[in-house]
Amino acid sequence: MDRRLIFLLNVAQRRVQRFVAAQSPKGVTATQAGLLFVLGRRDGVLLGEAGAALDLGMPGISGLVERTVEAGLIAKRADPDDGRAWRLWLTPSGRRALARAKAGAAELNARLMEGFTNAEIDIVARWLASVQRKFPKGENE
Amino acid sequence: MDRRLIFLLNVAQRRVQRFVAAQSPKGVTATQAGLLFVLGRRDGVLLGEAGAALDLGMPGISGLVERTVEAGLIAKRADPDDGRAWRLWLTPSGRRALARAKAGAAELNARLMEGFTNAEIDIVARWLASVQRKFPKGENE
DNA sequence: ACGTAATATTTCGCATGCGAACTAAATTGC
DNA sequence: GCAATTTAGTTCGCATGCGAAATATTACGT
Repeated sequence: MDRRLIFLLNVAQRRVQRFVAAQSPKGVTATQAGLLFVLGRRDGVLLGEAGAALDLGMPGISGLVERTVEAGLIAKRADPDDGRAWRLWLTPSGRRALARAKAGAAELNARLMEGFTNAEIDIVARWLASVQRKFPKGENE
Repeated sequence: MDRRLIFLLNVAQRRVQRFVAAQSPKGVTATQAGLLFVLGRRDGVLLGEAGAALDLGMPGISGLVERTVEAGLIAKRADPDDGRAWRLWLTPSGRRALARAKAGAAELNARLMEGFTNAEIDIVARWLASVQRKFPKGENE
């Protein structure tokens, strides 16, 4: 069938997601870990900036933040200069979770590259990036 | 070049999904189209078989079937030989939707391959398949 | 200054899909 | 023949994430 790449992409993503969900200990989901990574690189980002870094729209990041705050991993505080905006900060618990997530992500990434040469992985990464380029964020319809 | 494959994979999949959702106005979602493809190849499959073909668990296929029946694209009839089982059949409307979906999928797939040689696409497909192999279905936890 | 436009975020309804627990029917073991 | 098990599906609660519409606040043009 010619829908092979579409389907392969879909399944591959779900398999990884499912694996991470099963592996991750206490409530730190894959998506939440992604948010922690963003804050690890730049603590105190705006909610919307974090969303952009994760390629999420506002509804997506809004919900993710809510659940991650609920899990005690981050704090959401009003921006002192902009009454509309919120800034996100790692909690001590979130910082510990981030350290764990870093190790897990490195391991998982290594496993995803297993059996492929660097040149091949470059092609794969280039292809995945090309998908993003071909289907840009705001340009549907 | 970004080589965080986990993230690249996640974003690429969501971008395609989002694009398909925006393009198909007639209520035929990408996942439903996948189900139509399965029935196009083998009409009257068991519900569970369709799920396996789409790499979905029972709850996933159960919900998908419910929505697709609701959309009038398929019919779900009891198996005459097994009181537990259900078989799925394309409706006339579903058959028309399938024809449209086939064209759309071919076009989308071509677009996904644009800018890459056959050899490179082979590597990508091989990698995506390897992800499935590395994270098998029942073997989490 | 003041109305209007842009920006940041929320809320709602929906589709997707998972794991766990459940029901019901078929198969197996003894 | 019938209890125990396996198999096919469903249901529930949850996480994820989208588009559309609403809210609130800041910025801008005149």
